[in-house]
Amino acid sequence: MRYPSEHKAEVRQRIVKDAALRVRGEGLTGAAVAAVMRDAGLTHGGFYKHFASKDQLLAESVQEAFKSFIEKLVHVAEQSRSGEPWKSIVKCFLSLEHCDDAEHGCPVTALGPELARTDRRMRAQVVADIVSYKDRMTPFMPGRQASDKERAFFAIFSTMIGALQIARTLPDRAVREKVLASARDFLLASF
Amino acid sequence: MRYPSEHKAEVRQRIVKDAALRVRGEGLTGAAVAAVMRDAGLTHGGFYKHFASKDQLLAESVQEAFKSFIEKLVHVAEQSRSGEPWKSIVKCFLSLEHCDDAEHGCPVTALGPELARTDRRMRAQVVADIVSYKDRMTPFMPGRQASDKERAFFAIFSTMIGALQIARTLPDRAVREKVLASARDFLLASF
DNA sequence: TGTACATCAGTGAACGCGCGTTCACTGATGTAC
DNA sequence: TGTACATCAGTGAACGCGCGTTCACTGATGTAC
Repeated sequence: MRYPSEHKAEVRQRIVKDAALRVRGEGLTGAAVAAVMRDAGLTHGGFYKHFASKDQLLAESVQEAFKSFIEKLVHVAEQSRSGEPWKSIVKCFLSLEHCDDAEHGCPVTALGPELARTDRRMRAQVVADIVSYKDRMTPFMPGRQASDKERAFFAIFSTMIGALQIARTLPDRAVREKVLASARDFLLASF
Repeated sequence: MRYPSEHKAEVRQRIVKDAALRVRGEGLTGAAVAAVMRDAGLTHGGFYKHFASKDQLLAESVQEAFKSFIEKLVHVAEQSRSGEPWKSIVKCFLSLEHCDDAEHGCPVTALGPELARTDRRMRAQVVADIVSYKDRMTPFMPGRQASDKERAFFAIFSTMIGALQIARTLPDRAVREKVLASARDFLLASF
């Protein structure tokens, strides 16, 4: 069957977005070709009409995860009216909603050590994604000089990523909230 | 061939320790039965003379990773002469050596999100391991009351875990050290 | 205007590979007689 | 003391399964004549 000219690009984009969810929800091995294609309403055979390899999909889906989550945080920061946008970022990042919705959340939190173990090719891209994460967030960070803001970025995001990972491992809402609150109170009181 | 009576227990222990290294170095999927048995100088066929399943080995190896790393940090804290053992823990945790040696390092840092995705059985044990981690570290944390120390534990370890994961993803020594130093300076100045 | 052919996104069977798991077998040593 | 048998950690071939990848095929539409 012949499809309209933008059809292929749209399907490809849908596959990447589905994979970006799966990768965060279930880890890098969770985005199996057959599963992702099923998500997109297709069969696995057609996969190689869109991608040269599974690795290519993996790379693009991680990139997509960074892109969409960065945009979400930028939006949160820009909507902030307090004059301290970093506080809005902290509250959003350390919310129970983010804790319970890894699929749409921060890819570093969802994949952390798995990203560190990827091969050289993939890592180069991940490093670029992290740099872009940092560059987009730094303007919203507390501090006077750019170097202060950069240090604040690393300190604040390290704390948030670690806290969210611990919270996600723990079983019930109350304990999760305690961990998130510890990190939140700590950060909001520290700058 | 017949072996001395302690032989089997010793071999079993060696397998668990090898797996505890592999799991932290390569992730939960990295401790493949054949690979771990090869590490222990055996062939894969004998595995089930020691373990009921791969999952059992996985659970025991994660537990072993927690146990040995907790002991290492307790040792560091007890050797500390500053009267502020938490500072020794922070410096040790955020060192380049720990960054470059995930195999012998903190299992939460090495496995973070993978632990959060394990099934109920495994998670129950991981939660117990994390609680034991917290209970063993809390006495060394800054703060007057027990509740202060517990909050400090969550704040400090969240920051360290996140920072180390980010550092491990980045390519060269200088950038890694920058991230580690940001977190170290931040923590040491915050309590 | 109608017909034959080319195009190409998508299908589904098939293949190879790695991995967890099983199983018949080995062979050194302990035990029963 | 010597012989036959039981024990059991370890071996290595084999099996099933999931997964990435390949490939011959489909069939609707665009294009050439």
